[in-house]
Amino acid sequence: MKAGCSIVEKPEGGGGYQFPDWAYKTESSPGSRQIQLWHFILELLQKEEFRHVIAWQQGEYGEFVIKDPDEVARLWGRRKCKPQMNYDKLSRALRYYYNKRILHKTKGKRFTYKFNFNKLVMPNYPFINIRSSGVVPQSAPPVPTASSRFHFSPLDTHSPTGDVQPGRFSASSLTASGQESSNGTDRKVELSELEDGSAADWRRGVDLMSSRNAVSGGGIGHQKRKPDIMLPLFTRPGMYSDPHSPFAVSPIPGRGGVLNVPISPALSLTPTIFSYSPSPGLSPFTSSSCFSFNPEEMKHYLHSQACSVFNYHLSPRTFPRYPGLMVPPLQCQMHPEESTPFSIKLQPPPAGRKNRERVESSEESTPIAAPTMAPIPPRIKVEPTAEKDPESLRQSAREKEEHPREEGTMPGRTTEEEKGAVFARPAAPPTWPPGPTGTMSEEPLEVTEDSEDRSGKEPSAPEKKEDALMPPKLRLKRRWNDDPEARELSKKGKFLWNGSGPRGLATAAADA
DNA sequence: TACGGAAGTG
DNA sequence: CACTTCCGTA
Repeated sequence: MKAGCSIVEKPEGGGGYQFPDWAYKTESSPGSRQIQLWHFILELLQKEEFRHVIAWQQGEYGEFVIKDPDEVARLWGRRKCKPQMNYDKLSRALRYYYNKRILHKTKGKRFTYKFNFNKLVMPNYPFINIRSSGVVPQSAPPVPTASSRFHFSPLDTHSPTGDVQPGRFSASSLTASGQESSNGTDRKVELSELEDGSAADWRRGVDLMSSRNAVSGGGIGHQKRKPDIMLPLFTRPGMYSDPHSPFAVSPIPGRGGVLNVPISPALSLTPTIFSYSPSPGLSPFTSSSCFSFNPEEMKHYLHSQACSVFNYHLSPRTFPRYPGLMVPPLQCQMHPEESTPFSIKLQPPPAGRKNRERVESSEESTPIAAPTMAPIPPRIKVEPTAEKDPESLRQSAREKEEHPREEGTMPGRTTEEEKGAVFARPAAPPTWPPGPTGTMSEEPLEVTEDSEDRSGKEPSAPEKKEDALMPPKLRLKRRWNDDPEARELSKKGKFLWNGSGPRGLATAAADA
């Protein structure tokens, strides 16, 4: 009876779509992995419903604050069917991310962590990030990062929906900084991290993709050497909006699809990484549905990226494998926390550590009694915070719908604005969104606090040299905290590889 | 409050 | 592999 935690439910209201099992497992996942914590966090972050619990901190890109640790832990516990979850444990998990470089802690600020979006996103969506703020409901980190190389290869044709094409472009031609030649790039791949296995992983992932691509589209041609990263873009013909996708890509037509793989629980796998948009909001890119990349823009991107990259050193490891990028149109609206389409495995009681006897809370076995949550029937997931589960879904959906306009408005045009925002400099974006359209209603409520990002930290520049290379094993150890630590470490001469695999960044940076 | 080792789980 | 659980330390 693991059924204890059956959260599973399909969105009834929505029409309950359930994703096929395969949807939940990505290629690389052996079994089926469940949602990962960081995915979950992102999901929460991108939902306004959870604003009080966790929210982006506006000052820093990717930085978020857990306003209610207990609640977050609870939500996480629910999601994982670990009633015993608490912030202490959750935070331990987050700490593990330090080494993986998915996250790092913002020192000095309580409950504040920062995503290493560069890592996450960049590679995936290079230029897409262009605009980050467009409409983000919550506050989205402006994710400056763009990556160096963009090569979108033909995504697989196999896209379920049969869509297809729109998405493919290879930016290689663009070569933003000009240095990016594709082939040269390969090596870049090897660059720094290759040494350690992580790179390998990363590569592998890429390879996978490429092979896929190759097969289908044969985009690049090198199946093995994949020139760069190719993202499969799946675009849907036009309507693909993922109502449920957290990051909502918004119904924007077109290409939004690319990155939008819904981060939904379904994909929660690592791959999700690229799936979701860095900016929490709905869809940063969305707006840029049609991104026109001009060399110049690219340049900008790179530039900005570079900056950000410095700040966050990305590492390939983060994007492990590209999973199911080709996820079919999953449409299911689920909440981050509750609706877990995938099979949730209920974990047995505290079997964990040799039954130390955590008798204290027997809830585990009996989920029914909502411990803290209280009146929430396990199955129904109505969270206090998210009181409106279903609604929230709708809400988001709604929002997306609403917003789309904004985005739509600026297909190419707003680019400028976007850039502005993004390029604005990572330092401190007070309120971002000047908003291209400004239609959004997102009000920076809590911003007050958030905006406090007084710390103008962005040591970045200097660090680049450090990137040279680091000993293989250090990699795990190395935590690249932004500043202080990083510096310390760096002093020691430890790590430093270039940011995202593509050394483009470095170069770009250098350029800059 | 945060960190990270160690053991354990699925 | 990605946590979960505990715990000692700071």
